[in-house]
Amino acid sequence: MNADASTKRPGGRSGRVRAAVHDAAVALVAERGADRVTLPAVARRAGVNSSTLYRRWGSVAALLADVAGHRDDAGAPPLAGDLRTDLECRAAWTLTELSRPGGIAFFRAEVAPGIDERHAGLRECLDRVSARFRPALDAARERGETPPSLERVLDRIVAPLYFRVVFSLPGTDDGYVRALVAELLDGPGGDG
Amino acid sequence: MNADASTKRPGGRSGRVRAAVHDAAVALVAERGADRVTLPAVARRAGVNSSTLYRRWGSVAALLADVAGHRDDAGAPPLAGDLRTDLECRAAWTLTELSRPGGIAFFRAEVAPGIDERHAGLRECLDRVSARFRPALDAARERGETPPSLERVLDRIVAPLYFRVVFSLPGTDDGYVRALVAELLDGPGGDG
DNA sequence: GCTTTAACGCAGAGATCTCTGCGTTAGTGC
DNA sequence: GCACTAACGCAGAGATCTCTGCGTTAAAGC
Repeated sequence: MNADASTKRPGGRSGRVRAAVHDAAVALVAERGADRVTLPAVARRAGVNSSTLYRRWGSVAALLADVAGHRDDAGAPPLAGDLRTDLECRAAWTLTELSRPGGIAFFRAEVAPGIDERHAGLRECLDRVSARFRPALDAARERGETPPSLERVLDRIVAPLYFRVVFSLPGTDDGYVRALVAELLDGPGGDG
Repeated sequence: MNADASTKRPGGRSGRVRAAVHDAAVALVAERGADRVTLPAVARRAGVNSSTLYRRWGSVAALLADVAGHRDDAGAPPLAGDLRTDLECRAAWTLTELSRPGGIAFFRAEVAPGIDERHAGLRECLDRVSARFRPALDAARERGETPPSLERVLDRIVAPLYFRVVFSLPGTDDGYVRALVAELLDGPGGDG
């Protein structure tokens, strides 16, 4: 149940093993669903002994949570300097990440109870998604604007995106993203 | 993988077994999480042979989906005749159902891929949650009002509720529900 | 009440997972 | 290079799951 897996000896073999395991986990989740994934299956796919997985991660849920936590947000789009554009860009990016094969599965895994007493994963996942939007809001505030609160962005943009991806609702695309942002910005206005 | 389980012989023993199994599944999911639930465990709790569960449901996911599908929406609050009140009432009711022990777990199970080719469960779950709000909107329309569209209700009320319950965000209570409804109704107005 | 048969219980084989001890490999620091 | 040791691979025991044949029970229809 130690999902750190990167503290003591991050380089060389350990790193290769972790990368192989992560890749295998992503592939298996994508092709058979998170329910049908087991640690021995991931180990076989990764060319690694299953005892390693039991020792380093302990459970499928912990492994998937670790994978989700390390999915690099490296592709963060740069700030354009315009709140509407920035929000649209980040929302579209969130939608893309979420729509990737297994994207929702990893979201579920990280959010699932039973890991770290039910709250660490939640907190981390929420922090990461929040971190995507906070810079855009901060930048707007520094320009003297009064952007909507982060909580409002979560309610009005992120939540609908997650909901619609989970339910595979059609029409959840960039145009819909722009509509969400427009409705938020052009509505009664960000009062908080 | 037949999640109907109620077509041929619904009365008597079969019905008792199904009820016992459903109760056991709910209890186990609530106390140890959906991940740690297995068919033999449910069978033991229900006082039923596990072969019955394998034959009738085939997998934990299918069983949980069946349970979710049969969670009676019998406690539907009556329509008050006022759109705001009706939406608040139904949103609060949705929040209550979702906050029940294992509520989110059953939502996840029903939404999980791998059952019925990935879409029947989704469709049914979405239909059920939609059915909660549609009567209120229809009633308002019959009174000559122009209520928001169902899609908008999903985006603005249901999605945030699910999102916040999943992430255990504090302050997700009746007051928050009223705020969501107020922001929807008192905003730029229901144009669709 | 009798027949039919769907659904259940029992038992067990086989596969798979879960976990641990022990020796080996290879990254880290000197 | 060399010592140290974290991390890995191997092997296997034990538990658990998964599934199937077969006989039994009891609901459904007459």
